Amino acid sequence: MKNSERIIVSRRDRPAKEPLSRELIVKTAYELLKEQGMAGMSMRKVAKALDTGPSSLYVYVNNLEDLSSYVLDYGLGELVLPDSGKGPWKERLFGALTAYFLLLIEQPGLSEISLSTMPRGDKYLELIEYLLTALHEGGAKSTAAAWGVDLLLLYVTSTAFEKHSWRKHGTVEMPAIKESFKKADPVRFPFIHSLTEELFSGGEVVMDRFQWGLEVMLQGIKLDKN
Amino acid sequence: MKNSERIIVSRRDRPAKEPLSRELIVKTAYELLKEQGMAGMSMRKVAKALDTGPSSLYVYVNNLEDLSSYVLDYGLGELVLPDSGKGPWKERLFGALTAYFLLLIEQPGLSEISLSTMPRGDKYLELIEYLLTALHEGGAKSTAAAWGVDLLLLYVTSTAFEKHSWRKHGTVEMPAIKESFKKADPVRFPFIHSLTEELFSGGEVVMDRFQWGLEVMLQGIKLDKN
DNA sequence: CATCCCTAAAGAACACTGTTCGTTAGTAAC
DNA sequence: GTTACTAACGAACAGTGTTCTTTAGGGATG
Repeated sequence: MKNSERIIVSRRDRPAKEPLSRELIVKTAYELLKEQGMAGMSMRKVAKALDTGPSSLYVYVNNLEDLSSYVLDYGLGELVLPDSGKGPWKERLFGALTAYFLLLIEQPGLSEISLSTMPRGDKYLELIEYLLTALHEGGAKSTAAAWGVDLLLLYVTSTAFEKHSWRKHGTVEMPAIKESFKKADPVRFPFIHSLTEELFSGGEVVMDRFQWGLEVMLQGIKLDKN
Repeated sequence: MKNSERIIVSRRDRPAKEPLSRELIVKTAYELLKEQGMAGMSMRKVAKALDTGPSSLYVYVNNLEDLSSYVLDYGLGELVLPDSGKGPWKERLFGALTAYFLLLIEQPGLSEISLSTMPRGDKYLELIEYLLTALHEGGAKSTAAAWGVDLLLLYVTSTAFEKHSWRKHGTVEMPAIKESFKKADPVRFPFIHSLTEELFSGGEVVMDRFQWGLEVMLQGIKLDKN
């Protein structure tokens, strides 16, 4: 019998410690994720935070990946989408994607999870529905809208992850890489040599470049004839 | 003093075992990566494959991430770009990106690395220069070309990673997720309900959907006026 | 009320992981 | 022949996810 199909209720509801539950575990995990990033959200650390052993968690959660996916759902709860039905469709589309992006940036652990796990919660469905609606209003139909939403979400997710990953192992290397681009042989790599500045620009004003990407994809999606 | 700035030559070049070197370590690691994926490329397993202890590797490599980045460079060596200067620019652009995509799909461990590490080798510079050239021929200029290349590469990398990540924890869940989409409340989620098929289509004929994405981005980039 | 059973919780162990530290031993230069 | 250097090694540290076994609390039964 699978965990997910059974309602588990702790019978011990008075003994000093708050009884375990998936809700409580997920909440605790998310707290740790916010404070210490992905490294802080290990089974053992979550268990310790709940003053118990790691094996106890496996009653409510199948494994770490399973827990991660619940945490992602939980984190998505903090996502607030612009009022649907109000304002131009494009503003709503951008607003939703930007809100999602900012959430992933704020809690960088989430970007890590979202890349390897598909959220299974209602909130994610809401987001997709919201985007589909906006795209539909914008004139995209069937396949273009569906694939377009996937494309846009992949863009948001991976951009957030990339940003996080660069931040992680130091802003130290960034200038070094840029330097190596600048020093690239102008004969073999003329474009790289002259476009180094552009390749690395937009790092300060993150949103500019992010929105440029959205704009690019949107135009492409809208032009699609499917 | 840093490892990377010093040429290390093993003095012991006759004793039964082939002397260690960064080259040899990277080659062995890549072999393991091909056979067993990312899980097979741990410091300890690479060391064991070389019949030595893990600490020995740290003479030639600063840490696992460092090794990973070398492995990525090494793997990129197998990338063959279409003859430059021949054929229409768009075909060359698509050819290069598709070749890169297929390489990442073939050796899925590489996609994992490429998302969190920026390759520092010449081969990567070649790829970027190649793409910049093609885009330039296609009419994109300065910022659009530079940012466009980044966008296209991010797309290739993250798509490959996503595909790999879905394959990893089973094709088991995929139909289940699709089912949950189909069963979504038609009142709250009308678009999801009617577009489920489209959202999950293109999974069999991977290349169709992949190329659709390229096309979308390309149109958007070309339309950009910068 | 006392017994039985189910199962959440806990403990301990397994098989790993990356990385660091102190030591050894082989080679090249003096 | 001695000294200096350093690649290679062994062992240990501090962690990881997961599983298996045991314990003990509470609901249902007799």
